[in-house]
Amino acid sequence: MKKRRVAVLSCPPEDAAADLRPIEGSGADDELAALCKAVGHPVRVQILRLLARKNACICGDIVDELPLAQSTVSQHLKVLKESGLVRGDVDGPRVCYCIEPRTLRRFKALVGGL
Amino acid sequence: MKKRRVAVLSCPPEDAAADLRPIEGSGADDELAALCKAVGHPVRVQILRLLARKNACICGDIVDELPLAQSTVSQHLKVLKESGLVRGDVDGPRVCYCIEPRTLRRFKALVGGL
DNA sequence: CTTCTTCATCGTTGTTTACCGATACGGTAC
DNA sequence: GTACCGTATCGGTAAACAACGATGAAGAAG
Repeated sequence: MKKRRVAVLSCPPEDAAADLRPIEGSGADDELAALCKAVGHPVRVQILRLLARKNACICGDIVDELPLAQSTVSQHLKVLKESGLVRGDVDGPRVCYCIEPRTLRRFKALVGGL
Repeated sequence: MKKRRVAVLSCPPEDAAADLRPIEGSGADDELAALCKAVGHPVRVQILRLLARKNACICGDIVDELPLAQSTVSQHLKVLKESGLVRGDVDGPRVCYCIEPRTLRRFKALVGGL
């Protein structure tokens, strides 16, 4: 039983649009592979969907939604963060995660290019 | 120096169109994760691109294109085959690999749904 | 200050992956 | 039949991954 403040934070409005990066040649293979690898785990897909649903971002409420230890969820979030698909903004003691639309768009473009 | 017959085989015309499978709910998470996992390796992305370029399918010419042992390439092909993204049709002594458009479409749809 | 909360990080364990060489298997050719 | 070609599979090794509990660090609250 824990009372939990609802996270009302919205994500910073996104810095810029510019991301249609250089090519889609050889380096793009690695890029696509890395992104796919990050998404290549059911829990991480679930997290992404969670973050997308609450169009704003949530914090460790994610932990409550999943049947996993807090440390495990933290690890998955780290993977997603390192892939660039997710950003974590510190809000006092808690952290507000949200999807990084630029990277997600890039990901879709790369997959679409297959 | 090996003479290599060019593989002139084209892939069987695809059995049906019907694949817009049921939902995109919880089971879709696993499906997407599995597909991403299969694509989540640079070599496998490269293989997919190879198969896409030669719009028809090639055989173990793939091995020649990659700096990897034949057994390693075979493994990667197995992963892709098991994911459903690629099909391998036996042609006498050799095997003709090609992309399975249905699964690829499904993959794109799932990613697009993010 | 101390305490509590939220999250990240560390250390461990068991499982999976990626790669290789060697071997086995199924066809074709001889 | 034997020999050869193209692939798949087996066995092994080293690295990466997924999960956990325990510990640690940064803020808020008392």
